Amino acid sequence: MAVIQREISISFPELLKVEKKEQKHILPDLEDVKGKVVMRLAPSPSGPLHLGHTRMAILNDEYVKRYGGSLILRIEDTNPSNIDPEAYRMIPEDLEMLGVKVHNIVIQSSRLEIYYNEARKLISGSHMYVCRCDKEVEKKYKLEMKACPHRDQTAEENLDLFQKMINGELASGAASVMLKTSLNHPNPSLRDWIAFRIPPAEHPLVGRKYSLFPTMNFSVAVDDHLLGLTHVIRGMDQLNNTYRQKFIFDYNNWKTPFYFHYGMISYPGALLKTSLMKRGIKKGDFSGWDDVRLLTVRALLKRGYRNETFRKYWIDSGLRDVDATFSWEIFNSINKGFIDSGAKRIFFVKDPVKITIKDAPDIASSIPFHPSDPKMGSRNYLVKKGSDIYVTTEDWNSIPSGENVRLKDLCNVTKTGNSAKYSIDQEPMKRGKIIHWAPEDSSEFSVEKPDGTIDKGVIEPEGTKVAGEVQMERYGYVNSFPKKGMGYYTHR
RNA sequence: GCUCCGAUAGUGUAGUCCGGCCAAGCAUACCGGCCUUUCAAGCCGGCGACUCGGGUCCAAAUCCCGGUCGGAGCACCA
Repeated sequence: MAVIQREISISFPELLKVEKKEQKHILPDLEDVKGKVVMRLAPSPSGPLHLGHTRMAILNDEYVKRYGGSLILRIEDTNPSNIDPEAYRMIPEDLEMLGVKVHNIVIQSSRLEIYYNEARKLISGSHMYVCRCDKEVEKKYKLEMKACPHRDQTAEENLDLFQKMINGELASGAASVMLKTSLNHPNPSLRDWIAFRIPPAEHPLVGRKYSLFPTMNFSVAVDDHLLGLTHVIRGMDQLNNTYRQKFIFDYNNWKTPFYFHYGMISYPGALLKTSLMKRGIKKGDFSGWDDVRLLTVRALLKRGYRNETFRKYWIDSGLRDVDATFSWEIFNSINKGFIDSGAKRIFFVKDPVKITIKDAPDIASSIPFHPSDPKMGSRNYLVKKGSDIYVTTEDWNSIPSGENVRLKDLCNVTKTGNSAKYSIDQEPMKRGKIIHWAPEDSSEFSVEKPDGTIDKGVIEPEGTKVAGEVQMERYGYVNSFPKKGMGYYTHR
């Protein structure tokens, strides 16, 4: 059989081609699509977007692009204690850099009157009541499946108290608005949940004008309806919230959007808590939101990840309800696929050691910028007789004295003690070690790595003219900023 | 503890709804080879998986029950 195949491939190579079908991952169709879709991204403005957010952003964007319709960025800022005013600016920036097309931006703190009105309707319909119990007492009632004394207040009493809350006549914690569900619901977190409360902190956008804020479950339900959401895809962690929000849809006879909850992704060892990143920045552990040790979108892009990489990674991962682990291995490999063909090859000599090549003539060296793309040209050097070159300490120390080694695209040398001797034999070495080098007039260069360390060394002169994503040969891919004499390590 | 999800190779996934074409596809990693003056890319080949136990059925990764393991949530965060 093998013989026959070989014969076929010689005479009819195209016959064998058919067998291999490249399988590309495609997101499953959304259920219940009638015409265009309306979907949303709903981050809270506690900081810029990070790796964990990119999934929801890209998945929603993909579906809106597939079916047509609109993608709403809804900034969920109903908890004044957890807001970074800068986030209102950073989040749209991040989305744009990711290639996510947002059609409409909605800020919840500008819609408080809308929530109040919807609340009045539900209070009038006896679906909500103002509770003045202490937090702990209230909790106890629920665990015991009992009604608190305020649950039976009349709608008029509740409306009156609600207005007092709006007017700022009640202090934080003095009262809250509860949505009636079912006191004996088996899932305790679905029993009468909080719809409004008076937070202790002042809201950075609306300031003193408002002191009563809905909880996310209330504002999300109202907005999902009012904004005409057709499909909501979000993490499994939101499942209980979906059940909670369902009560509001039911009381109002609203049609619910189509929900899908995807499995949770775990990011082993990753710092993805915005609050912790923020604390680190404040303390000075990180230089800012784009510190390369952080996994924010801006830091990752600065390191040299392409926005296409995020997209392909999340599409490949699919939309499933299973939990999964984020794989840097795959993520980096995808990114390499995007950057390699355009990345010029550059010699970066880390921890350089200067050596003289004894007995060498003037040597002209021409090195292609890309081994498989001659159109990218080459860099040319003349290493004059008697001048020095740099190689990495690691390479140099790994070569035993007396050993021949190839300086890539320059010449063969023999290590003799602490110096190198121009080899008699300059034929291409098939088996030997090939190392990279940099000429004497190279510049200092350093590479910042995501683990916080910095590799210092020298970069070949032509390397100082190439900005952006390059491949430092035998080192790794680097997003280079030669004017600053440094770059950020992307990955191997 | 309670409520709710889930379980395919080292990793990420396809297939599971509507049982047979799945002695399980793809990617990545790894191993071997080709190419190559990079330990890159590319090409070829290889390794490697249906959580366990029972049931239904001519037939189960796919349906049912149970165990185990893992995950999410648990009430004024979103």
